[in-house]
Amino acid sequence: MEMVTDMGSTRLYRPSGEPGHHQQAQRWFNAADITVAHQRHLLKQLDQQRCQELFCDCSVLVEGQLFRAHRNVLFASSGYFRMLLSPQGSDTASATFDTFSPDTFALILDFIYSGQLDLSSHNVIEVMSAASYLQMASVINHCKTFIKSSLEISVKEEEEELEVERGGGGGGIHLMEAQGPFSCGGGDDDDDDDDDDDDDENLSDQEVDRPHHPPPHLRLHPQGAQTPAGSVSPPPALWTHDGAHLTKQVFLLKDPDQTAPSLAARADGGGDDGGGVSPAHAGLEEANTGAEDLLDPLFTVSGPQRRRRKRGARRTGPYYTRSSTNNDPPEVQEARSQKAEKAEELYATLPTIVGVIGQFHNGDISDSNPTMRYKCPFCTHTVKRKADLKRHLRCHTGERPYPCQACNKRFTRLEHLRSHFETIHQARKLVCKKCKCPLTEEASHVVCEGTRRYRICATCIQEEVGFESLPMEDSLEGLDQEPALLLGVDGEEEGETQRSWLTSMEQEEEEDEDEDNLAEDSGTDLIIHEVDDSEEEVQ
DNA sequence: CTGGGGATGGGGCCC
DNA sequence: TGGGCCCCATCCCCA
Repeated sequence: MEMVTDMGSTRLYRPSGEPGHHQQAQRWFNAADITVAHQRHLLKQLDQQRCQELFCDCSVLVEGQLFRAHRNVLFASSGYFRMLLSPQGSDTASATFDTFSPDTFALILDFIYSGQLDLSSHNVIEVMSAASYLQMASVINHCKTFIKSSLEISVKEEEEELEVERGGGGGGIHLMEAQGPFSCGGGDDDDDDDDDDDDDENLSDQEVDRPHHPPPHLRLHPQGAQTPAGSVSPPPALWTHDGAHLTKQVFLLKDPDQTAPSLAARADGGGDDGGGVSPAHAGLEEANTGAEDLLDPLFTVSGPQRRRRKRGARRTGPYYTRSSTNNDPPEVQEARSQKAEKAEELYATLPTIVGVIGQFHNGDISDSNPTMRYKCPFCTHTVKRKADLKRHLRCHTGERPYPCQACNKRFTRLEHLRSHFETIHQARKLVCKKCKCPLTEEASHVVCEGTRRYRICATCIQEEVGFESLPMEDSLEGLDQEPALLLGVDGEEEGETQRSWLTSMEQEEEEDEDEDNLAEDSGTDLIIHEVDDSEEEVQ
């Protein structure tokens, strides 16, 4: 037999010695079909062996329920088991999990032995969490695809509603579609997906024509817990931070009606009291990255067109562009705001899990325990205070409740907005932008450039630009400047518009400090008000 | 292409 | 509990 041609992933073969006549092409057969059939058969056989507990050399204990499986299969499917199960290990091995429910592990085991993942909106988060723990990028990406499709469906419905409301017109929707609903922000972000999506895409393709879903009765739901003799316990570092305390993870449901993990405390295999990730979980990075990549586009509120590349667990929030915020037509803004609402709605309706990781001494689970930490349900980050978790969650939800009224840039924190405003729009920095020399309020000139302001020393003004040509706040009178270069101050052109939104949040402080400065900066006081996305953008 | 600096984001923690 | 400060990491722009 020889390979005749290679058509992508489909290779055509013909028996050796056969003439290359076109009629013989019918006798060629598709090697891909054979491969798929063989894989299917092999997997089915393995699954049957698992159900009959034939050749099972590995026991997995999940919250007391015992699962029998084949070590080589687990080894091949999970990065976690690759770490746990060494080829040089004993003939039988076992692992114990309490970080996810037996049902969740049953789903994952079914996936391992069938390629089918029985996802629902109620279990997807926990399955993804478990897959992250087990370092199964393929499962994570299945969850990702599942949630993405769910979201896209709802977004399309929303767009159709918008279309109907607008009477069939409206280019804004198309603009939004061009961006992609909750898009990952372009090719840059797709990299993360591509890295490990290959298998999943193939899997998905196979699922399309795979008619056999393992019947429920083939599932293994062993009863009773037992720890087989000769079981191999994982290294202590896998289970506790310091090996001294049993670290547990409690999943608290925000909505008790949601189907989600039980409220029972679960011994955590990977938590620690610091970063929430044990050293042995370093290998989880890839899986976690996949999860975050999922969550980012899901909960993006501001319609990112440019996003910074994430590194590690940081920089996980969505990012804005000034142009998209300022220049989008009302239709787009409206659509975006509704999209944001939809994202928030989805965020709220997901089986949200607020994890609490703590070290419980003698089984004492109480909020007063000083070692209690709040775990982010979307990443491995843990914090001491609930408020800090709330703040942290903004980087996942994309919530940016503090818009800059001058440039519409949005911020997750008031302090960031203030810092931005003072730096960009108020020229609070007493440093010459040209020569970087330190300045004083009196010895510096504030230069306006659109809504931006900066200070410059008299020397630099005279040397580089010319004293008369700069739109300085303290020398605006009599200057024939373009309005765009002028910012409020005492001028009437833009001052009114500026004053329309710039009030005196810090006016008292200003008045106390320097009345002259107040006069100079009266057009750039910051009013801070937390706004809802939808409310702000519809305006 | 590279390094420096500014802008921004995020965590820890105090008040 | 929220606000605020400090610190550090990262990104981006520019020389």
